[in-house]
Amino acid sequence: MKRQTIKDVAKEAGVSTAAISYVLNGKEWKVSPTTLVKIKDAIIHLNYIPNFSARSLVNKRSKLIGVVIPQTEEHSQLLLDNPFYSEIVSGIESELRHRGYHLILSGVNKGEGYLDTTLQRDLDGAIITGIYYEPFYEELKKIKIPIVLIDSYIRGGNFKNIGINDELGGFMATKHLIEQGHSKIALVTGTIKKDGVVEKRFLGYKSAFEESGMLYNPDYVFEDSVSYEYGVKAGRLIAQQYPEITAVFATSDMIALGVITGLQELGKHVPDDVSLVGFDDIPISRIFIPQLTTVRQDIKLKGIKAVQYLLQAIEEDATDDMEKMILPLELIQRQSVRRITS
Amino acid sequence: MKRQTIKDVAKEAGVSTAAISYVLNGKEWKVSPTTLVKIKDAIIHLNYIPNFSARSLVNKRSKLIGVVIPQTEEHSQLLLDNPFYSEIVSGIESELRHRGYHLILSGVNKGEGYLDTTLQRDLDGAIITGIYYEPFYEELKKIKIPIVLIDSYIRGGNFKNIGINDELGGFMATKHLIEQGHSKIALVTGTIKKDGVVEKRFLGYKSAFEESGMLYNPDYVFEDSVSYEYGVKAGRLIAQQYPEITAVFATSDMIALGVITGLQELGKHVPDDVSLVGFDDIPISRIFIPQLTTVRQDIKLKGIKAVQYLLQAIEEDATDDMEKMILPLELIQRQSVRRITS
DNA sequence: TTGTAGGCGTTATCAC
DNA sequence: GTGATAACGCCTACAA
Repeated sequence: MKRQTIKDVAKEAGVSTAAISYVLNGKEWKVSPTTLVKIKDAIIHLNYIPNFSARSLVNKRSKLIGVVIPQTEEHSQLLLDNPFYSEIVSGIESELRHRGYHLILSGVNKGEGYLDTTLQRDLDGAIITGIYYEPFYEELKKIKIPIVLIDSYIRGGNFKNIGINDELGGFMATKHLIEQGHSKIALVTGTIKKDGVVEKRFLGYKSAFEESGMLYNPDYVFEDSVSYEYGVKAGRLIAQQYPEITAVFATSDMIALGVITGLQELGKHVPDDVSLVGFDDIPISRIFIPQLTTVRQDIKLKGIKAVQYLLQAIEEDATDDMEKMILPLELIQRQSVRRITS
Repeated sequence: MKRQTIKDVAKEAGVSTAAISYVLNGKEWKVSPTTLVKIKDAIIHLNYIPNFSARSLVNKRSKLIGVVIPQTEEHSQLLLDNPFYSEIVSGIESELRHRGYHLILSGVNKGEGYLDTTLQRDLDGAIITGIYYEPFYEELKKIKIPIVLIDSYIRGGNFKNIGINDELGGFMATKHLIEQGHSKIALVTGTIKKDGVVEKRFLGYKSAFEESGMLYNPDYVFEDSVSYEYGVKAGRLIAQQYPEITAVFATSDMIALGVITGLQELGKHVPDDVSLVGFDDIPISRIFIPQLTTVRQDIKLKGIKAVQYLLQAIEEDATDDMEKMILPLELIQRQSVRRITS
């Protein structure tokens, strides 16, 4: 069966293509009831499916959304094995499909741009997760379509931001540890970049100390990449060189998992020897043994909200009232923290 | 800056649009060296980006590939939190981008079809992972574009299959356990469907017994869904009701992880009390404690190969010589198996 | 070698 | 209410 076009439908129904177009686009009131029926019949009968390329050519609406997630440096493969990203993509996809859009998933090569893609495909909008270098955002600002930045503190004309209160999250985690009697609390984290989420969590970490009238120890801040592997390294380091540390706050669950492993390798156990709080509440955190106490954010919801936010901007170019959408946070207590009395 | 079209370039270069089109499509020999230069300059100068919608409209090539992965029943969200799928998507995306294609990622609602999407977007091809109900494949067969089925034993006119030797995998795992002195070996697995990968692995499990002159015990086959949750259940069940079982072969790592947890909940430890072999070698298997002994397949490679296979069919509608592409398997020995002497 | 013109499937503006 | 018809951006015979 070859492709059925609007003309075929017109012929079948014995009307003009314009009429078809009307009913296809919900302007059924421009058509008499009789022809409406004929047209609908013909559409079903011929199993007509509109061609989006043609559509997007004329009215510049592709119903296509670009989704960008980070990738590995070496092989430029998507960081989908990071549960955080895979979950957020799930959320985005389900909502998008629900709303009649399709999603083009991709990474962005360092140095390359995203402008090409958006123009080539006539993207209606884009959702960006992860942190990139400055020039990337500069380029993004030149693009005229609405863009939602997830977990970024960067502002721009066509940007919409959605995220959590990272500082509060850092505060909650650290506070909890302090309340459980800990005072020598390490921070293990990805690079603390200006205006990055990590910086905010770090701020929260510090203010929890302040609030308790204590001082945080800069020596206890371990900063590198946000990855399981770095967590392992940090865990080993702590076990070897900082035996006095009784607790650590890891700014992501992936790191936390690594810390557990690193600690364990050298005979230190969580939570018996060291308590641990993570961040994100990715699915493995519930699976891992011990189960991770962590600051939970609803990642899937984040994806869904990002879509709603974006489509709102696209469909009803609304008077962008909101500054930034903030999602809730919750401390989930599981097995990785032990109360101590010194 | 408004969109630059081929006409703008033509004007800028002082030639006709046809000439532009020629050089854009690699038919530079149809154009004199002088104009070639002028055109190239103009393209760069104007920062011209071709519009794929227009292109695909005329030559029916969208440079768009559909990628389908399974989703949850309830919320119809992608099973991207299953590391197997997220990894394979990574592989697919990187190779696709490399080759100048974009990917539309989506799930398929039960009952709904995929034909619409392929027609709407003029997809050049599709890659399908996961198992679906019969009607879905029937519909797929009607689509005239090349389709790569990953890990499926279903054949069809426009289908290309890529996978592993599942039976061999099941055999390797079970054989290993037998060699380590085990004989009461349970199988924990997703539903054993006719022609599914799981059935083949089950076959391998049985033939390993046969080869050793033993009989497998049907009571030791635990079959339900391929999920962490079911693994937990099965683990509990084994710990409670089948204390004689000393080893289990789980047909996926996700299940295996669940089994460990379920066992552990009831005081049984891996590998001290029960040995365990998984399947897939997803990243967590190396992270989890104990590290999982498993049948490794290169998931990322699978995605990459799937793309190459597909594009070969698309670009050089080759005389489909290959029946099915089979990728290698390897037993990775880590910490979840203990040798016993009875 | 270069340019003109028709058409891909849709939408939208007009007259009728 | 309805139906031609001109775009949209690009490709490709076909002429020149």
